[in-house]
Amino acid sequence: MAEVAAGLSIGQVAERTGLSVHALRFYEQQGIFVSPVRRGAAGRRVYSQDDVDWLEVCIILRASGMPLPALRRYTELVREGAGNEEERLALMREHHGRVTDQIGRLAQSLDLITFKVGVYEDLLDQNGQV
Amino acid sequence: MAEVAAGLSIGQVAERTGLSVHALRFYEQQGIFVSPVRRGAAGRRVYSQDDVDWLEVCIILRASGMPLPALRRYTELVREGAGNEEERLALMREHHGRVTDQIGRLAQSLDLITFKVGVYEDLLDQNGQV
DNA sequence: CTAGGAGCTGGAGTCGGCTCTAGGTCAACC
DNA sequence: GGTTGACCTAGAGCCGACTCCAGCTCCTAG
Repeated sequence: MAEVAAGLSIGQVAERTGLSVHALRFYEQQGIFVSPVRRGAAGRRVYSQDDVDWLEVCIILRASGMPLPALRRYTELVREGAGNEEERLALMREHHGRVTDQIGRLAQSLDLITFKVGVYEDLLDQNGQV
Repeated sequence: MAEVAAGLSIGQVAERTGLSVHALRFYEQQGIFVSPVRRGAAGRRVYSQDDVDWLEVCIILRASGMPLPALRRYTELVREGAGNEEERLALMREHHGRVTDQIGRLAQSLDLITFKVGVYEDLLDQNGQV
């Protein structure tokens, strides 16, 4: 607990989140942190648990295909604080729609793929039985 | 009907498939056609209905995230003809697994996104009622 | 006191999948 | 006979999202 309270190094955050240290610096440069990352001795980044929690949200949004500019915009809105919930909602709704569509498209593609797998399985079964 | 029997130009195929003429030439160069695309007067590409049918399969595989090298490999297998169904099956099964995983991951992400949308909706509802 | 390891910066490089450009051929219309 | 417009080739360029590199600073351990 004391270890976390003291803040995390970039390496520790990389380990915890699965992001590379490169990606963490890149995200920071891209404005993907709600509050500026603190700096410790010799200018080293010191991450708080909040930073890590936020990164975990970001990772999920990225994993679902949200582009960095949208993620940056969302971060800005959160940074600005209460009062812009309409825009946050709009942004999330749009992303929700995109993800839903994408799942639909993948499910449709999966039908063809499943069908093809079946075709080859049948074909090989028949040959096996001859 | 006669119009189709005569073969299609690259522009017509682009229109029918939604791929760009650039993409069609690129796919050809990448070996994504089972049989070489025929050429007509002045070296112009002439596509058969089979070509278009194959492209439609390719489009679905690409839409589900199959990388071009895998698609090329699959094309090669089909080009070689009967006898390599095990490898085709393996390839399709692998892709099936990837797509299933991807749908799973997206569905999980969608949970968070749906939750966030709910949070903002509630927040705005409350404000509206005050 | 030096060697290693983690971190820093700015900027270049990579990769996948197209997309576009330059410069040309050809057929058809006015 | 001049202008479209669709097509051709080879190759350059682009975009997103990292990833890596050079050259530096620190701290710690042997």
